[in-house]
Amino acid sequence: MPSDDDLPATPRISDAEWTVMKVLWERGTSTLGEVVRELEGRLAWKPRTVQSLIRRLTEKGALAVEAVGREFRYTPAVAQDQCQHEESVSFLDRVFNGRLTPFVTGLMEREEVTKDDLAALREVLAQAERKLKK
Amino acid sequence: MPSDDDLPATPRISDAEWTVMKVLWERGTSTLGEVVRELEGRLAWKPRTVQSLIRRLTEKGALAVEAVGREFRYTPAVAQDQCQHEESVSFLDRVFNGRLTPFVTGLMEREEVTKDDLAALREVLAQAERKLKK
DNA sequence: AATCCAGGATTACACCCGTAATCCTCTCAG
DNA sequence: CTGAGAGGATTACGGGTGTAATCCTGGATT
Repeated sequence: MPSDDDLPATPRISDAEWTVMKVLWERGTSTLGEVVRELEGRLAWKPRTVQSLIRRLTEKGALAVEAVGREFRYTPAVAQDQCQHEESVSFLDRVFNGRLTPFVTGLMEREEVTKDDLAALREVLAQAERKLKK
Repeated sequence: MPSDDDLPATPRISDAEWTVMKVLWERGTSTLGEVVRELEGRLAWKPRTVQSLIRRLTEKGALAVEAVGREFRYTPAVAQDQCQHEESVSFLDRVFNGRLTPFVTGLMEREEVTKDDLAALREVLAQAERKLKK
C-alpha cells in the first residue's frame, strides 16, 4: 500500500508568519483585533498587515477559522512543537548538515549561552542518556 | 564616532545557496565545473542553475571571483562559522524566542540524537561550564 | 574548416514574502 | 440618521528564490 505520510505534515511558515503563530499558540485562539493589540508596541505592523498574514496562514491550513457573530476567531490547526521540530530539522540540515553538536558548540564558543541554559541542558542531557541506556 | 558594525556582517544566504556555499567552503575554491560535478548525483540541478546561484552569491559578496585563463575561480568571501552563527541566532529567535534549551529538548524527545551526539554534547557542556566557572 | 562543449552574460518566469492600501459593510456612538 | 471605526475581501507591488533557457564565444575534436 502506498503510504504518503512522508509529505510535510505541516505547512511552511514564513518569518513574519511565525510571529503571528506564536501569538496564536500562546493565546489558544484570537480574533484579528486581539492579535493586532497583542503585537502593537512590539512591532510597527499595520492591522491590514496582520490580516494578510492571518489570511495566508488560514489558506495554507495553519489556522482554523470559526465564525463568531460578524467576526472570525482563529485557532492554530497545527501543533507548535511539530512545527518547531520540522523547522529544527530543516535548519540543521541546511546549515550544519544535520549535525547538532557543531551548532551547540558554535553558540557556546560565542558565549551565547547562559549559566541557566547550561544547567537546563545538563538536565536534558542526563535524561536522554538515561533513556538511551534503559 | 558612528560605528556601523551592527550592520549584518554577512549577506543573507538562501536555502539553495547554502548548498553551493558548503561545497565551496569544503573545497576552498572551485570553478563552476568543479561545483557542478561535486553536486551531480546528489542533486538534479542543471549546470545553468548552479551558475545562477554562484552569480547571485558573488553579487551579494559571499564569493570572491578571480579570473584564471578563460574561466573564473570562486572562493568564499565570508567565514562559514560566521554565517552559521548568524543563521543559528536568527533561527532560534524566530522559532524558539531565542531559547536554546527547548530546541535541544525537542530533538531529544524525538530521539533525533545519537549516542555519539550525546557524548560530544556532554564534552562541550563540560568545557563551557569550566570556562564559565573560571 | 566544421562541430561540440564549457562557461560567461543576459533573460525568464512563476511563486513566495513583507508590507500594506482600497473598497465595502456592519455596528456603535452621537 | 450620520459618521467613525473594525474587520472581511480584494488587490498591489517590489524584491527574493528556485530553476532554469538562450545566446555568444573561444578552445578542443574530428
